Amino acid sequence: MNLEALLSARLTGILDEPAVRRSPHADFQSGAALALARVRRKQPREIAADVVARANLAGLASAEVSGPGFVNFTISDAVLAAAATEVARDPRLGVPRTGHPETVLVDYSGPNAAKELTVGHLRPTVIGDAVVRVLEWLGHDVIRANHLGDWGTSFGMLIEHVINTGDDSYQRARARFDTDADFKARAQRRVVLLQSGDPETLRWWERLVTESKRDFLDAYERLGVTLTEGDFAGESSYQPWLAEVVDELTAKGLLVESDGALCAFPFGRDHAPLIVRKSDGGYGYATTDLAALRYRTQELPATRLLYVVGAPQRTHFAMVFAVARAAGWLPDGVHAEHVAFGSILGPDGRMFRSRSGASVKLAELLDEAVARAGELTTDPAVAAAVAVGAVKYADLSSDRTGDYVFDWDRMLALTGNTGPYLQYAYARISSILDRAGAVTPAAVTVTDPAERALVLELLAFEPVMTGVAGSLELHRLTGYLHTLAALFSTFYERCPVLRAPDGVRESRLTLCLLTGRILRRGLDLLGIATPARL
RNA sequence: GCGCUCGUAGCUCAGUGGAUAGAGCAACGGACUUCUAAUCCGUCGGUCGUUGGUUCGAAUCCAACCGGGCGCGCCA
Repeated sequence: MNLEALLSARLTGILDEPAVRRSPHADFQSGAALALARVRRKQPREIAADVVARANLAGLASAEVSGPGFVNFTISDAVLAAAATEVARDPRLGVPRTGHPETVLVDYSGPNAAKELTVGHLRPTVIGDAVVRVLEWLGHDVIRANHLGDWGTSFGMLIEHVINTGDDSYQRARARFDTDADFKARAQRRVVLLQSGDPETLRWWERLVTESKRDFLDAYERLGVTLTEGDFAGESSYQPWLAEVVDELTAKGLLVESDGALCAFPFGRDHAPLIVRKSDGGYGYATTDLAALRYRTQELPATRLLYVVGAPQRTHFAMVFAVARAAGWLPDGVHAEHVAFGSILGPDGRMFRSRSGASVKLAELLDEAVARAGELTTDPAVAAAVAVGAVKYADLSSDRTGDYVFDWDRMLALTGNTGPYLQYAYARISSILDRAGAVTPAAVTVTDPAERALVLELLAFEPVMTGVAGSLELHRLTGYLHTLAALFSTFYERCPVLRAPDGVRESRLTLCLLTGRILRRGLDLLGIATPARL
C-alpha cells in the first residue's frame, strides 16, 4: 500500500512532478506549486488552487491550499479503513515482492580466522545480516559471502607460535612478533611455507581455521545471524587466480611499475595507488578483492555487489571498483557498492575499548548484555532475546555512515527508540490477542484520532521498505517501527480493545493484529527476536 | 600536505531544496481497583559550527574557514 503513489497517480496530467509526501500539517502535502511559480509566472497559491480545482480526488481524499502554496491532502477515513482492512488480510503486509529481482551478493562479517571476534565485528555482521534479510524478503536472490581472513601474515605468526608453544592466542603471537626479531623472521618464512603448500603448515592452518569457523558459527547463532558454514568464502580460496588477475590487468594496460611494485592508479599518479603485486612478488588484499569481485560478477554471476565494510576502507573500495570497471569486470547493469559504516565509540568519544585498552571481545560484550537484561526478567531465553535485541537495535538505529556511542543504559532503556521498547509493545499486543482467542482479520473502521494516526502509519510500511531496499539505511526502518510502536501505545491508552462494543472490538483487534505483524516482521528483518511475553 | 567524513536542544540522535527544524533521554507537572504503568499525557528546552554564495525558498546544494574523527605504497 502506498498512499503517496495513489495521490500522485490522481495528479498526473496536472503536475509533472506531484512531489507528494507526508506532512505534519495534513496527511500528505505537495509543494509542486511553489516550484512551478517561476516557470508559469503565477502566484504559487494560484497554481495550488488550480491543482485543487482540477484534481479528481473523488473517493480518495480532500485537498486544500495552505500556507505559501502547498496543497494539503487529507485521506478519507473510509479509504484508510478499507486500505487497512486489505493490508491486514495480506500476508505481505502491503509490501509486494520486487518486480525486478536481482542476484545480490552481500559481503559481510568477514572476521579474521587467526583472531577472536571483538566488538569491531558487531557492525559488519549485524548490518550485513539486516541488509540480507531485507533484500531476501523483497524477493531478491541473495548470496551471503563471509570473506573470511584466512590467509597472509597473521597466519604465519599464529602457526609459528602454535607449533613452538602449543598456544593459539593471536594476541600473544602478535606480541612475540613485535618484540622477538628471530620469531618474526621465522613467522615470515612460515607465511611462505603456507602459501607454497607445505604439508605440515597446511595441516596446522586447516586445524586453526576449522576451530575459528566453529567459534564464529557459535557466535552467529547466539547473535541470531543467518550466516552458515556454506557462506564462508575465505581469502585463501581466491589464491589460485591472483597471478591470472594481475596478468589480465597487465594485458589491459592498467598497471604500471612503481618502486618495484605493480600498481594501478585509477585516480591518477598524484593519488594513492592500488598495489596488486608487491615488490617481493607477493599479493596483498587488493588483489584478493579484485579476484573475488571478478569471480562474483563473472562466475556466480551477481548483478549487485554490496560490501558491508567500515568507512575507513572507502578509498580502497573506490579504487577496487574503478579498476574492476576499467578491466570490464563491472559491466553496465552490474553495480558494486561499499555499504560503509562508522565506528563504535566509547563514552569518551574515542574508539570503544575495554578499561585495559584492549578490544572488547564480542562474547564478553554479549555476556554483559545478558546479565544486564537479566535484571529485567527471570526467563533466561527472554533475557537473551532482550539483550541481543538491544545491542543490535542500538547498532541499527542510527545512520550507519556515522559513528555512534555505545551506552548500556540507553540501549537497554525500556522507553525511547530502543529494542526493549519495541519488544514490549509487541508483547502487549500479543497479550491482547491471546486474551481475545483466535483473531482473524475483520473490517477496520476508523473513528478515534488515535486509530486514524495508527492506520496512516501502518499503511506506510511499503514506502519505508522500498526506500530501505534502495538506500540500505536501516535506521529508517527502526525509526518507522519506533513511530509505529509509539502510535500504538497512544492507541492502546485511548482505545479499549477487549472492552469495546461489538464491531469496534473486531476492528481494533484487527489493528492490534496488523500492528503486531508489522512490528514482528520489521524486527525480524533487523534480526531482532520478538518474545510473546516479557 | 592531499583526500574522505561528521558538526542540529543539556545528552543521544532524526530531518528526501519547502510551511513555525522534530523524536527520545534528562528535568519538571500529571494519569495505575489496567487490555502488561517496562506505558501514556503535558511543560521546559534551538545563532542547525562560522562567514559568504546559489535559489522564490537552504539544516539540506556550492566555496572558504573553525573544530572532531578517519584514511593516504607494498598489514588486512
